[in-house]
Amino acid sequence: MTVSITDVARAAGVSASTVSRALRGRPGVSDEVRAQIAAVAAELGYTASRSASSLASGRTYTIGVVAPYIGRWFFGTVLDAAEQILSAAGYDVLLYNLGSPEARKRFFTKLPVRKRVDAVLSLLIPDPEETDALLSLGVPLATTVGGARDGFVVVGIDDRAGAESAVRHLVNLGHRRIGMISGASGPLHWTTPIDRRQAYLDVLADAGIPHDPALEADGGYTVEGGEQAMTELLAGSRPPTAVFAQSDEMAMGALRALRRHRLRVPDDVSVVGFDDHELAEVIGLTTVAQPVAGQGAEAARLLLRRLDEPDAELPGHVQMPIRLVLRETTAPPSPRGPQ
Amino acid sequence: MTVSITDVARAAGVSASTVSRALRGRPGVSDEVRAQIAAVAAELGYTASRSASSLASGRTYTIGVVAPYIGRWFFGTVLDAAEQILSAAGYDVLLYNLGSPEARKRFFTKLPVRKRVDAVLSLLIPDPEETDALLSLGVPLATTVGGARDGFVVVGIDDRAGAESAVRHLVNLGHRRIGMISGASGPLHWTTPIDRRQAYLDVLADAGIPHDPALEADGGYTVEGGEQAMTELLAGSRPPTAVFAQSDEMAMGALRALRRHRLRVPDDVSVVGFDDHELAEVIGLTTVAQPVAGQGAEAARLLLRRLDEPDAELPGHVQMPIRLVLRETTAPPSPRGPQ
DNA sequence: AATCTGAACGCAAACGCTTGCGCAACAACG
DNA sequence: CGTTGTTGCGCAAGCGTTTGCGTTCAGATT
Repeated sequence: MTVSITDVARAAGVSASTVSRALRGRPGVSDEVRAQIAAVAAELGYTASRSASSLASGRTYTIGVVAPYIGRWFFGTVLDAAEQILSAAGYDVLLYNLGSPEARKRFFTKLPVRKRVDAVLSLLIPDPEETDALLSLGVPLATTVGGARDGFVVVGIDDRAGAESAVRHLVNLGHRRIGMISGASGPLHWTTPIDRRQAYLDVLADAGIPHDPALEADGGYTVEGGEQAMTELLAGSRPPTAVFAQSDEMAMGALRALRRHRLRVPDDVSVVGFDDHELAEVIGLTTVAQPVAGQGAEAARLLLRRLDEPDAELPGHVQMPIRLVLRETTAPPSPRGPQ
Repeated sequence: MTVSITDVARAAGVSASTVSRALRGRPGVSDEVRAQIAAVAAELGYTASRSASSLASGRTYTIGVVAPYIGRWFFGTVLDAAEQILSAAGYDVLLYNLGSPEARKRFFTKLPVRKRVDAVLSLLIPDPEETDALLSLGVPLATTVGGARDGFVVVGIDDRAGAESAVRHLVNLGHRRIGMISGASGPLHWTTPIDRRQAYLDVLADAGIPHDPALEADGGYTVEGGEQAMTELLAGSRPPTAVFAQSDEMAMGALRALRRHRLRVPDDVSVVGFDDHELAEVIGLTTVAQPVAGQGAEAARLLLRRLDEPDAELPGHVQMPIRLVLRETTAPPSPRGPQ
């Protein structure tokens, strides 16, 4: 059988309570006894049962992370970084992958994290009901996606500023027919596509360029969607000479579509993305870099602080820096235009 | 406060044991009482405390997944698929990200999964000591990487056959100077690079092509490594006309190096990868496809079966199908050769 | 010398569930 | 009508910790 705390207590000639206090660094144990107990515990290979300890103490030392598709680069990277911080602090990570509607529904109705986690990091945008469910857990909450929400500490970026720098870059290069591939069909309450679009409109207006709805297409934040969207844009009567894709994945899809149409990048069409995907550099994609791993780490750190000192005043909203990374997919428009 | 099983019992006018049996579908409860209890539980929003239930029953309904870098596509995809299967079966997933040596050491010495999980899925190659640590947990183990190991159910692919098909494809196209970018510097006990290299040697021998050590380079299974390796190969006196990269990520690095050298793919140099990375299609990379998500799902399923019927005879080793996917990075050698 | 003080430790009661066992009540049997 | 099974349910003993409180005892204080 596995060794329990009473085994250690017996072997060390003390009571179980003393073992518990000694091993967790609680006061009320003399240094020599503490050392003795530590030695015995190590020799016996004792590890406290988490179930028992969290049942007794109410603390679980576990943090739940809910995410859509962890397979996608963005979420995987955030998760990766968050996990490192959390596990270094002695917390375990319970992962819930809510890609499918069924999984999502199951999670929010059964709420398996109830009484199982000390905090939750959400990488998805909960609708109002789901938000209530999370709040009902009564534990600290954090998110790295979407805008401010009550009860959550959210770490994110300035989507407006990021999109502005991307579009302005195209304008400065001399482009005037600038298309956008967005992700309008995402979940509600997700402000990112809206903010980025607004920045796009603002920059155009600022440059005195009239807005042409035919230059907007929905790419659904996927590679395939980006490819379709670009194809749509190219089918128009006056296709764009430059495109701002709201994510690198959509930008990659756009690049693929352009290649299929035998258009050269950036000679015929410029493309700028958003995210700085790990492969953006490989492809040479000009993009707006955001610290994805940094956001996961920061969110994790904020949760930990909140657990350590529950009533400390913490910022409810943290903005991480962004920057435009110039690579090889943007250039001044060709004098002849595309086609 | 949160509602406990006794609250439900009181509200339903029965004992706690009956509630427990009713809610978990155990026999010994009449249908009407069971329905009554279910209704009351639903109304009160009751969810059993996992800590308490696993303390009492010994079952945790939790499965540990250990992985290096979940940020990388391969691991993220396997994890994603495995999580879906497991959570659909009512299991939670505890994630351990063991990318850094410290995290890895911490995990295997403290072994935080002890008494916390019913099974472990390992996406990394444990060394002998680590293997012992895992075995000492006394729970079913599975892995999707590396070759057969005692005590593990391993689901994988036929690395030899996969690499053979890739190299043979290049030979059939007429190439005779075929390079390889491998990952020799990986962890010990990892047979994949060895198997794939052996296949490379076999096919060359079979085709009567002498082996030239100058055509092999180490890419460490990363994009950057692949780029460096390709650069090395191009620096040789007689560079290859085709390259087999042991992973798509290395192949992408190689493509980048080739672009930097102003060499065209596939006109000047052909490249074939391994994995069928999600972006391989976007890039048009010819590669050996393996069912990555499929392997994660299959491993999860096998673990579940083992938990359901502990002494059923299960296959210790499952081979998943592979296939060569022809895209746009391979072609017959140019009559003039590269440079 | 009598009293007071901490520090160090043990006792025992939770924490919320599971499960073996016992005990009714009732049906079916000879 | 007594006996033997079944079925449905409650009792109570755990599961392995944590923690408030009580006890002991050495040393400091009157």
